[in-house]
Amino acid sequence: MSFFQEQAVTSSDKTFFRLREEIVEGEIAAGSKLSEVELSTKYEVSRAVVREAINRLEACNIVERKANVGARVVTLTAEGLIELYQIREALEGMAARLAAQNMPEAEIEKLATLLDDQFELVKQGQSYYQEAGDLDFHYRIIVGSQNQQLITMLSNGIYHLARMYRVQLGMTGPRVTTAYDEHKHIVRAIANRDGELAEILMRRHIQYSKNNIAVKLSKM
Amino acid sequence: MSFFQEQAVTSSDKTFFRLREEIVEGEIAAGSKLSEVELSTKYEVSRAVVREAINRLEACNIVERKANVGARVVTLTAEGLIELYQIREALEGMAARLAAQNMPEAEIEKLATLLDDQFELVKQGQSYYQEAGDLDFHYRIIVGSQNQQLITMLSNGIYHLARMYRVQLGMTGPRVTTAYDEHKHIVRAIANRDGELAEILMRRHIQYSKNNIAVKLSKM
DNA sequence: AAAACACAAATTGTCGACAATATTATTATA
DNA sequence: TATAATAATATTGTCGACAATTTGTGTTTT
Repeated sequence: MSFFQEQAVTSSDKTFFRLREEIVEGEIAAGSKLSEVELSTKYEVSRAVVREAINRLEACNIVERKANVGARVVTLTAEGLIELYQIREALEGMAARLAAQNMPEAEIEKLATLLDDQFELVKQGQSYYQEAGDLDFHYRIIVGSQNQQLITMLSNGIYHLARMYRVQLGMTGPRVTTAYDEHKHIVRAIANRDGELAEILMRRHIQYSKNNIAVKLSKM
Repeated sequence: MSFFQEQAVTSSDKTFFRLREEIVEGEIAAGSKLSEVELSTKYEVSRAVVREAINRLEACNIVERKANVGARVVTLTAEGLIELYQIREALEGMAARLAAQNMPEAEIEKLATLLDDQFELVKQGQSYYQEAGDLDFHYRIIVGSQNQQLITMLSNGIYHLARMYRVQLGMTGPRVTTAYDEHKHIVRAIANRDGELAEILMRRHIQYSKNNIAVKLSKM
């Protein structure tokens, strides 16, 4: 389901991907301890590769580690969610601004038709904003920024953490129609090469989805 | 000279800090290869700890690694600098906005008096904006945001990379007086709890310093 | 002479074992 | 009984060795 397919060449890569998935998807509970020996027997690899995988997860802010004590999966809190979305707002806002400057016409075109196609599905009763569609939208704009460091930052680290929150809070359905409209406006601003507006709209869009999640979080 | 003193508990920490410093300060050249065995003999530690240090540097975007081939220090390019400052602009702009919301009065007070003290030095002919002063200013605002993830992101990763550019381009002196004024205005906006303005001013401030560096970079 | 192949050297990736530290359990003492 | 000191256990940190992969060299072939 990932667009930016990272390919695992080394055994450490595979372990990292697998462990990350199990954490993000909630198979390994938030806040739980990660024992190196336990995981190495479970995945049938040496402790060294598990260690390396955990180190990488730490760099993603998915686990926290204390020296000589060990690593724990981060706990999901309202504060953490807000912090994360503040960062997303800043970075993806900038990405939208840069995309308005740098995204090739052809890519903008494709993004627009993608939205149109999704709109057809909405009219036919299928709910838009099925995770994947939203993801695709955001990812294309991030790539459109053509800022390599920004792309790496968002798609390696922040994205997975954000998904962890959504998954574990059971965010599947809503925000159907409004999200579509918001996407549409953002694309229009990019097509008009209006970076200022694109940034403002993207930031609002992310603020809305933050509020949407925060509401659910407060009910738990 | 670092404010946020990270304390090295493990041998791997020490190696990481030391290696990072040597790279940032230019003792190890940009673009050069990092041999694990070579470094392990140089630092008198095992390859495992060097490996771990390099992995961490990779997460900071200070080195790039290719599987089964090795790690190289990143090369400094104009594009890389611009990308980095675009990210700084987004994140520190957000930090200033949040600081306007969250920074305790006492901290704002201290920041203001700090600037006043520095201004005295400027009047006495000492050049303001000696790296450290600027750094202190930015760091206090970042901390003032009270967004823990943002603080980590900036002070662990981005800051060191930015410093690497400045050091290796020989950015010591200029931007003396204007930078002081800019700082002053930002603090006033924060004191007035005007997050909107604080963000705008901080973003401009960073844009200016980017331009300042980019000029020097273009002359090389 | 250029290209393709085979071989050798060097480097990284992975492993199991040992050392150092933290946690838990036990005993001794007030 | 509660608390402090101590021993036992478990977990992480570090190391050296081996395996896998890449890179460089030399040879063969066209």
